[in-house]
Amino acid sequence: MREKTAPKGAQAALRAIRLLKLFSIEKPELSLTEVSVRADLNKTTAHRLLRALESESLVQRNSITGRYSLGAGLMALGVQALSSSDLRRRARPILKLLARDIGETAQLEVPVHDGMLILDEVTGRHVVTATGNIGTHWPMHATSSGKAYMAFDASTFDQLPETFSSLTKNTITSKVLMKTEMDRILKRGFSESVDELEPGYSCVGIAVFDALGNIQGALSIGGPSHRMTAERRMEIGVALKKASDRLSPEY
Amino acid sequence: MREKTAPKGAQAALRAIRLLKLFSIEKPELSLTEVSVRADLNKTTAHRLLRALESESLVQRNSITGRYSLGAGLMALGVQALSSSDLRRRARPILKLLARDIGETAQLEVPVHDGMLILDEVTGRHVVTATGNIGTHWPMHATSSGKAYMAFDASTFDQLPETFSSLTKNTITSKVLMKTEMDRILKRGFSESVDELEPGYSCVGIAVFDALGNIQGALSIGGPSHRMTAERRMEIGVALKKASDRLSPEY
DNA sequence: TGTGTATTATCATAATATGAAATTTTTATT
DNA sequence: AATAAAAATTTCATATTATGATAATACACA
Repeated sequence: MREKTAPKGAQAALRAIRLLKLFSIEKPELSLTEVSVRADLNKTTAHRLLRALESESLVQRNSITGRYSLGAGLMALGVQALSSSDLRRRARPILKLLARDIGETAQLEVPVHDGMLILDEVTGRHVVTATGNIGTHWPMHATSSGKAYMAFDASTFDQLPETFSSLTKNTITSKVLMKTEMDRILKRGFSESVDELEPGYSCVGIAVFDALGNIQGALSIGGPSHRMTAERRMEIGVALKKASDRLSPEY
Repeated sequence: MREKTAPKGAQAALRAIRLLKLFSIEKPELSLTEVSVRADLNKTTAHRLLRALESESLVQRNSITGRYSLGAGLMALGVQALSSSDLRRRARPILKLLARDIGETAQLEVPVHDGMLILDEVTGRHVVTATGNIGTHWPMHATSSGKAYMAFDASTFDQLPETFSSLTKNTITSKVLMKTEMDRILKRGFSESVDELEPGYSCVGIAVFDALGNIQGALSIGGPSHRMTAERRMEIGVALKKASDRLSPEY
């Protein structure tokens, strides 16, 4: 399904996009030299592309240092993208119901490159909840949503390296073990992550499909591990299954 | 200051970016043909660029219709841009104070092309308030923030056409009249918009600068016109002046 | 004021992007 | 079902566009 097409004949456009992706939370501002080194581009080329991006406001320059950072045009495009997402629109009422019924935070996530991007979130009624995570990006192998996604999308699973980073002592760190986990998820229909992403945080996830049966993303519900007992996670799994079915366009 | 650089030698990158900007709230999904017509590009070229954008998740295809829409990668980049904005981070506490003290919605805006983009917003304490506008885009000539910005940035003013669209019967629609308005704003230090954007909505705006005196954006406070009397707007102008000074990096 | 570093401009070259045309796929109509 | 019409995709020869080595300039720091 979601092939990673690598088209020919758009080098410049691809390079420009890759420049944008160099900026991170840790490194929100980069100099021309830094950009050219990190992107492995000739300085002149990096310069030309940055200017093009700047002229379209996708990148802006610090007026004092001259360094580059992501620009207002990208913010506008990003918000545009968020608000025009059909999946997000359809999922919203379902997330609300889930959050209300279960009382924990419900999230809608989609795969972006090597991780799951939180597209939308409705916080639960408990005081202690994760919140404000829209737009954040978690590694696939340590989240319930990522595992649920991969279980139903072999090509994504295939792209995994042989070993993964360990985030807690529960994180699954080898592809071999992950394969077993995938089978378990397929059998049960939903995934779990107990202290795999962060100590003390557990969640349950389920895949979401479109009318043709293509995988679109995942729903997840998570909270402090002490509230997420095995029994509770099973209840949540059942609730998620219902939610996922309702989210499919044929319903 | 903010020149509109139009660089040579990055045609493909610029075209790709322009494709992204074709998508709107009214038209969130476009077919290849629509894209090629709207962008005035050869179908093959549009196709190639869209594929490149797709491979980087900036654009995604509806698996049923094959039509294109903005993708999850853009959402991620947009959120990244928002969260790495230094201006936004610094403005946040100030917006909060403003919203609390004045009781109306306070916004931080930056210029993007022909309009002002709402970068951040803190809603006031009144029940009837505008809300959820982050990422929206208003015409410069009809907003207090846009006018405040242009008053201090001649190049943006110069780029205005001779006449503008009329949004209400109070909208300033000619460049000549706008010039007079600019002078008034420069003299007073802040701008006002009374029923110019939308009937019944009024706001007050002020420009924001960096340590070198370069204009960065604008702050504004707005609400229903019946609460925004002339006297009240003056109070707000004074509060905005203080806020703008605090936001300048030298403080 | 000098020295090293970073940014910006120039330009010949070749590789990349282009678009016309042909082919295939999809959709609509009978 | 069969056919027509429209849309999407592929191919390919061409020249325009993007490239990067080199040079010039601006900047920071001592």
